Amino acid sequence: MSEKRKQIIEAATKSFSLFGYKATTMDQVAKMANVGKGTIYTFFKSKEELLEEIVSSMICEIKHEADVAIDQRLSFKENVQRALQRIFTFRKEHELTIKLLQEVRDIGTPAVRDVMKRLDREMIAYIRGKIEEAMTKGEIRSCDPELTAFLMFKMYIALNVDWGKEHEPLSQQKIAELFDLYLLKGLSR
Amino acid sequence: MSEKRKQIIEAATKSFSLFGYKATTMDQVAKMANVGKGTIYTFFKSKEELLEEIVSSMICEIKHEADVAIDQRLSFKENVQRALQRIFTFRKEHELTIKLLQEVRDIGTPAVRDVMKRLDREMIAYIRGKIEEAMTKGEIRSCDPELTAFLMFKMYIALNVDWGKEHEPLSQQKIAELFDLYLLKGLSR
DNA sequence: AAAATGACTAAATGAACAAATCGGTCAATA
DNA sequence: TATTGACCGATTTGTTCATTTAGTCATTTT
Repeated sequence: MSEKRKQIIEAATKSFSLFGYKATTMDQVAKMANVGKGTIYTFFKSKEELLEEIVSSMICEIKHEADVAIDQRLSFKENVQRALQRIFTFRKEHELTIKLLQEVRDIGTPAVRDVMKRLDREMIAYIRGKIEEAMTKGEIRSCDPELTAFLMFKMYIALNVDWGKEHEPLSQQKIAELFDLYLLKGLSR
Repeated sequence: MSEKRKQIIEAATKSFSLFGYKATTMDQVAKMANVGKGTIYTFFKSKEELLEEIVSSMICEIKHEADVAIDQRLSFKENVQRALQRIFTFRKEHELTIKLLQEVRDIGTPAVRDVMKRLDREMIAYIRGKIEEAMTKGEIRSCDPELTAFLMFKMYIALNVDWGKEHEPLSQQKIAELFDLYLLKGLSR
């Protein structure tokens, strides 16, 4: 990949993380990347596409981290938990996701809202894949994989994000226990 | 209770339902209630308190409807489902809740946001009560009642509201099945 | 010739100001 | 005593206009 392209992505990522999408100007990105503004438009057709590409590679990164956390020798239950934990740890610790989620909450920038929705959808699709695998292997009883993945994801948001808004946040240990107690018990054979 | 007070509450409820909280003026309420504006302030110290009182009685109404749906001869599982179903049917069908939830989404009026948060908290508290009852009776295994009620509520929102945003909405029948399969299995003895 | 650039444009944003509206009060009224 | 609506300060809304910004393209650099 072109060196300039890399510089642009790096600069934009830094600026989006620091100031958010709306507050980042293309002039700013050009200056940080040490390129002319026109150059950006030879690689990306708009500011929005620049964001989309950055989030796309972030999605790949998250999936990769989740994949690494999975150990084929462990059970489906163990692995789905490990994957979800990685996904949500990423969300909570990466500057870019933190800033973008904040921007959706506070300003509701449509481009950012859309891209974060896609992130959620892709995470659910990822989990669905793991569920389908486990179903094929007969590790779990038959179920609607999309619906199950959706519920797992929503439950993780509830435990990781929503609960903490009005109570003492839960430890990862506790979240794992609860997830197992409430959701996975229903799937076991 | 004073006749005028009733008229005011009735008028405000109608106007909030029709136009939302923000778009309702106190002059409007006074006119609809056939009272002078000053009269409103002999019963309610502010517009916000008027909303709060209306929502408070709505909360009572919802709890009552849920109570009516409960049948002591049935199991905890049956009853908690019936109660939750009533709570969410109310949310989906009552003009006032529809309008206020819409207003929070679209405008984010702080007073409305606060009052709807309280509604959620009170519904969770209600469910917690039922869980504590069932635990005392030994109908379900021991668990953190607040956390369990919170998860039940979040799961019902996920199934009733969130799923429908990107998929074909689920029937009440299907929701009941899923709730049983995923959440209640973990609580049974 | 191909790649890179930054001055340029049209559209969007927001600062600043005026006008209208609204929540809440209280002296007058019934 | 209970009720009222004219009134007030604060907030919101509408408007104008200068600035900023995303995106283009003629020119320059390599």
